[in-house]
Amino acid sequence: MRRPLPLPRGFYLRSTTTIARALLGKLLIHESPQGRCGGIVVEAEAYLRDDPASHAFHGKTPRNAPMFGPPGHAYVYFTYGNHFCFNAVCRREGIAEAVLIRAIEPTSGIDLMRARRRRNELRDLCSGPGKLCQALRLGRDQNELDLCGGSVLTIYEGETVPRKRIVTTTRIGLGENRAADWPLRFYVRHSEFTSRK
DNA sequence: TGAGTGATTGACT
DNA sequence: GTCAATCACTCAT
Repeated sequence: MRRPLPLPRGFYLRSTTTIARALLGKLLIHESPQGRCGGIVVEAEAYLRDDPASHAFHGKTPRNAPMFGPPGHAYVYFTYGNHFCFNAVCRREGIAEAVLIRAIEPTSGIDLMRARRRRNELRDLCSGPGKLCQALRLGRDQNELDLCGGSVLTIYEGETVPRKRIVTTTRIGLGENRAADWPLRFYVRHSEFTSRK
């Protein structure tokens, strides 16, 4: 089988909700020092300009600066004092939008991810934004990496999930007054590997 | 300068 | 169901 190509920069220049849906079925791979690991994106959320739930809503800070940077790069942030979350930056430089990858179906480096997670069940490896960062070992060092083939962290072309197999819901973990009712979460229907049933 | 909150998870009751 | 982990940021002193 031909090795898939990285998604081109232009993939990340469309509307961020379109990108969030289009990322389902694509392949996220980290060529870490310990080995290659990753899998198929099965759950994602869009974060937009003028979105009260976005880190960028209150303006640029050192932490959220990657969101304002060029498209097709990683934004990895630290949250709740002990977890990282991975985003793909969208839109042209200066427009702070991104897609949070919430879950992937593990396909590569499964034993490595089992060791990092200290879990054996495939469904427990990457079924949440913090979990997949632990499994792939994504952290500060991977922040701002180029996802289009220029670094160890890459999103490759893969399946295009038909719209009928994509479920749209509200985003997870947002408090009140935080655009909690915006339908910007997307996941693959019937996937075993999403963060919630 | 300090209290409050958060795009979370896992251990525990 | 509850709660601790304990960082980056916002907002109110």
